[in-house]
Amino acid sequence: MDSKRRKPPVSILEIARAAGVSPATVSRAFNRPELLNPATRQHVMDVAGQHDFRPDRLGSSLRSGNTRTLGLVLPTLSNPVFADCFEGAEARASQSGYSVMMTVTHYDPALEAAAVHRLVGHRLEGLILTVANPRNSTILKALSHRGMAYVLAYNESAAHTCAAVDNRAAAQDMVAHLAQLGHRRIAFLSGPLALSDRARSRLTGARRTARQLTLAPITHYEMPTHTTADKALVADLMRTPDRPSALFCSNDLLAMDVISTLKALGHAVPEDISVAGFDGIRYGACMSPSLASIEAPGFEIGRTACHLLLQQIEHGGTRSEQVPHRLIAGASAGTITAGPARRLSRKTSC
Amino acid sequence: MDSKRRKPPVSILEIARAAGVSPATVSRAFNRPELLNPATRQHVMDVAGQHDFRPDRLGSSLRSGNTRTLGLVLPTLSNPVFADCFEGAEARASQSGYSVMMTVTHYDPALEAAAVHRLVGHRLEGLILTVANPRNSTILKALSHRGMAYVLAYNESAAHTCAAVDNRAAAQDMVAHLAQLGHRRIAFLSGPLALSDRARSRLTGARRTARQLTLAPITHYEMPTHTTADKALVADLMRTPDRPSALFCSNDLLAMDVISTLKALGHAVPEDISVAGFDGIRYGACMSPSLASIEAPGFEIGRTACHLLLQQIEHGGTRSEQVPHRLIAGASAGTITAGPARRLSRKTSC
DNA sequence: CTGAAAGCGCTAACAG
DNA sequence: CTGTTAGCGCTTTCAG
Repeated sequence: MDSKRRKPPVSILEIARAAGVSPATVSRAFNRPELLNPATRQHVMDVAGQHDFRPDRLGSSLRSGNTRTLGLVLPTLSNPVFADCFEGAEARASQSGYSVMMTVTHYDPALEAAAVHRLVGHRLEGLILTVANPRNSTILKALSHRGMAYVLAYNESAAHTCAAVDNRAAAQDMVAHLAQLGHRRIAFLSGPLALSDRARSRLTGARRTARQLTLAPITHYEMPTHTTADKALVADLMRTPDRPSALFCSNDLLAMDVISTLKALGHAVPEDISVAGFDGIRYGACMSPSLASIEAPGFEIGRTACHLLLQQIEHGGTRSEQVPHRLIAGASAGTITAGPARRLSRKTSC
Repeated sequence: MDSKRRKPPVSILEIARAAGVSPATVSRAFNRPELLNPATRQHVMDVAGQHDFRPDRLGSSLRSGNTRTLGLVLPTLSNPVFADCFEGAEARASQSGYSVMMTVTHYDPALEAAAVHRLVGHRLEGLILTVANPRNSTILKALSHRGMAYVLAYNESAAHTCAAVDNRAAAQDMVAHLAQLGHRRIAFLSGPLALSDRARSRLTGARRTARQLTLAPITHYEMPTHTTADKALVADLMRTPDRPSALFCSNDLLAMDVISTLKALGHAVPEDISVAGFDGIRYGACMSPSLASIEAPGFEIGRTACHLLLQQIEHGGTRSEQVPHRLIAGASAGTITAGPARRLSRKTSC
């Protein structure tokens, strides 16, 4: 039911002819209206309107050198935290007239590289990315070698511009919280550390805090994937003699799956064991028990990353910015002594 | 810490010069390698590799007319169903070498129009969109007038190419399920119908089924927004003399908020009243009670929409495709007589 | 199989 | 304030 097949696109020359002016004048009517006699400008715009003409960014980009397009490279949108990140970035981008091209990498460094190359081919003006590991990243090296502006989101690195929460401090807050609930044996669960510097930082922060508070050293359990629990590993963990009384998971999706796995194994949360996550996704509030977590505000991180990127593009600064996190004391982390924790507040009720 | 500022981008001419061939040959090495003497091709590719050269899509697009870019216009990524839709579409797009530009509209027709105009300026080859209302949509009219390929995702319309579930049939399945549980008074809750043809179709299907099964006529409660419950409205509803025993919500996010609101008002779900959603988001399984819903597979819808779009671009067909839905019998919809429903299966355990 | 030449749609210099 | 000219980087006839 396509009424017209391949409409002949109207170009700036036809508008110029129809309006009886030069193509440059038409261009100026759209891009530097202040340079034109108001009457001329109005006339050109009228003619353009009649022809439903809007300047083609392709020609414009090629000639002027700016595509008004940003790239966004994220691990996955299945994790709400990254979906929020997109929304934040896009909100800021569109505010400055930029469009955004997005792609996901599923935490795969090979896909990361391919994705970046594909996007860069479109001559983006800048890139926001969350990479597996910013240290020695060949992608980032290639980008800065090409002089391409970029900002990391979620990743923390002194060597690059980034917008992120302080993962170590956040993990510290969670461990301190667990300690306050009476926990002295805490385990840290995550996906492959090599594929997530966030998980690594959180583990570091957690371990340091455990030392400072003279808790038992934190053991680390590495799952094969970032967001699903390995049932055998969890079962093993629960069988160890001095088993932990609290499991700190490197993200909420993993925490949710860990809780589900524990239940399937016949353990009650938080009565038998406490579980905490990281990210503060809104669905955590709807679970029962509600999920204890650290809120790492995705929208804010995306917005900030985009803001820093645009600043860098327009004014050339390369300042990083830290986004504040917040402890969410959910019911999945209970006191070590008694059963379910006292009712604890969450932002979203559910 | 930017090592190089504005790197002079290497162009096809420099590669041609360096390789001692014409620019046309370099172009062919990348785009029609089969036309070249293997030795020539290899030599060109070697030189290109040394210079880290990749053809600029901008020049290429302008000359050849194809940008290898698709647009995706969705209401919001906060709803996981749309996040999945992106993933499905992008997976299919990248498989054919296409990049995707995405933007969200927050269910606002004005933003929809602006978003489409901005994207179209980039000369996308096609567009996947979920609009408020495909009937009399000026945007869709403009697109087809321009001869721009597009496919609707989630929207159902005989007048346009679309990839969607059969919303009426799906609503029918849910109402039949509720009837089977003993419910005879069902209410339908949604956001503004004018801003969602899906909600409208679901209501239509629900009403028709209620008639067919000789249930009480379905009353409709319209909330001010799509995904949050209006507390006063819910309270009113619960005070009506012949109040419904089941609430069918037009999407899962709304259902979750309705359940939360009911709990806040002191009503137990499903003991006092049953609640069902629509979309089948994975978090529904993690709630307690687990959320009864209709699975409308976002990834599949996105993938299908993109597939149809690429077909249309490459071969010119305009076939629509229906994506199968599936009833999820969650615990939030219980039998009318007894308390909590018997244990019901869900795909994802949580 | 390869090269020369033209031009996609637009805008930046430079004149006037 | 407006027009003329040139050319962004690439691909595509058309010749050889």
